Amino acid sequence: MEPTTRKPRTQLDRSAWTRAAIEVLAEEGIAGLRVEVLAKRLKVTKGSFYWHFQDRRDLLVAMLDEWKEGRIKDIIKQTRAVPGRELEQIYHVIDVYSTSRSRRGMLIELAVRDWARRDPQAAAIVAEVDEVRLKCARDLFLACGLPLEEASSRCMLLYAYVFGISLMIYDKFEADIPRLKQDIADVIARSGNARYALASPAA
Amino acid sequence: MEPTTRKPRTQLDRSAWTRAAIEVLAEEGIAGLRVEVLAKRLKVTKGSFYWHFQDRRDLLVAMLDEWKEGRIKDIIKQTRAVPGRELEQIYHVIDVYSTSRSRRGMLIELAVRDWARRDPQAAAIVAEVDEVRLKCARDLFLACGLPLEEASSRCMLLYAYVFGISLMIYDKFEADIPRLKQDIADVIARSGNARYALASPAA
DNA sequence: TGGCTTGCATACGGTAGCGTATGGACGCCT
DNA sequence: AGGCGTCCATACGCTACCGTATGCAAGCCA
Repeated sequence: MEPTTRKPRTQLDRSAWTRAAIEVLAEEGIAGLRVEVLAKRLKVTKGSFYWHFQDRRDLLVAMLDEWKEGRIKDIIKQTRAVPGRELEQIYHVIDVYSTSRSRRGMLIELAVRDWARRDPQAAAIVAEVDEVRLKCARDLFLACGLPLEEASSRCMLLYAYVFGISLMIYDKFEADIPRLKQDIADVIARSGNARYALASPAA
Repeated sequence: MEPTTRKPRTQLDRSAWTRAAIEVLAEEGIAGLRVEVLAKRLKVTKGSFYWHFQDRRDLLVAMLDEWKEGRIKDIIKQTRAVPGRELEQIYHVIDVYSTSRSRRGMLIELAVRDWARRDPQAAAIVAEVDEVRLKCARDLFLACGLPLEEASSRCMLLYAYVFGISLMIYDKFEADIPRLKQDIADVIARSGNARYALASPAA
């Protein structure tokens, strides 16, 4: 029968390496990603690695490409709203990113961003992803009736919040985290058309 | 005259090492902090290092202690408001942390938080700092007249935002960043007493 | 069935880094 | 002057990696 399915004893391709590498990235950070360790995790030796990849850098670039593609697909998916229900979609996006359900994805996200702080190539990828993300989210706010500038502010706040919250350790501060997150989601998502109750001192 | 000021030729104490180490931490991350490299930067050899410190871990703990102390002092200072002008102080806090003026401090902050994701001891320090920070900021919101729960949400959003924004790369998205940041500060700081113009779908 | 390609193993040289051992310069004290 | 403590240099063994070279098995192919 299918010869391709019967001999996957040691079937490793670039994609398998790349996916495993992203897994390690989430756990150890980019500095902890070593090819010999990665090989051990895949139960092969680095002889295999250097057959599939030029060098370590080659793997890193492949990881960035894979991450970028996956993220952009996910953004498109998460921000596609039923017309008229864009506000719901905004709440959905906040929820998806800020809850611990997608802890793994967030760990990758944080590791990539940490990586990007010291690697221009990674930074370029993050910049691309951020641009797509912000634009997609802004479109949702625009569809809710917000003016362009306010929509820009809101989507920026949205993403800064979801990334930032995942950096904090707040167990000891507040018991009712779901309530707190719901409140914050309301602050971010609700229309800013209601003028400020307290004026900004800078105004 | 003072004999202590005339022979600082090679005067290195733990504090000097620790401060230099935090500098490297900001640049390279915790994984890039190597004692031999650090020694080279201080123009000595690691013989000196191992005189002042038991081992690398000893330095790391000292760094955490120093960072924690500095942060807590800074928090107290930044959140101490003239009575009646607490809202102003909130804007000040947002401004101090979210602008590029304190880029160095933020790089350290991010490096420590990245570190904390894989080191329980670092995580414990971050938890302590976060708790103090959140409580101090909450007090400002409380003084502005917000109820406890809303004050909690707001201060959490505030810090999540300032950390999150420093992770993003948004040059290509928006030209007028100051305007955007001002808008966001308004969203975070303004009172939530005005009820939502758009209702939450979860309500 | 012998040769070719694929995919990995093994072995090797080289560097970077940790921690230790030991020596030595320099100031201070008596 | 001699002894002692402080602070650092030097030298060493060890491990973890990176990247390369080469060996080797197993499938495909004529």
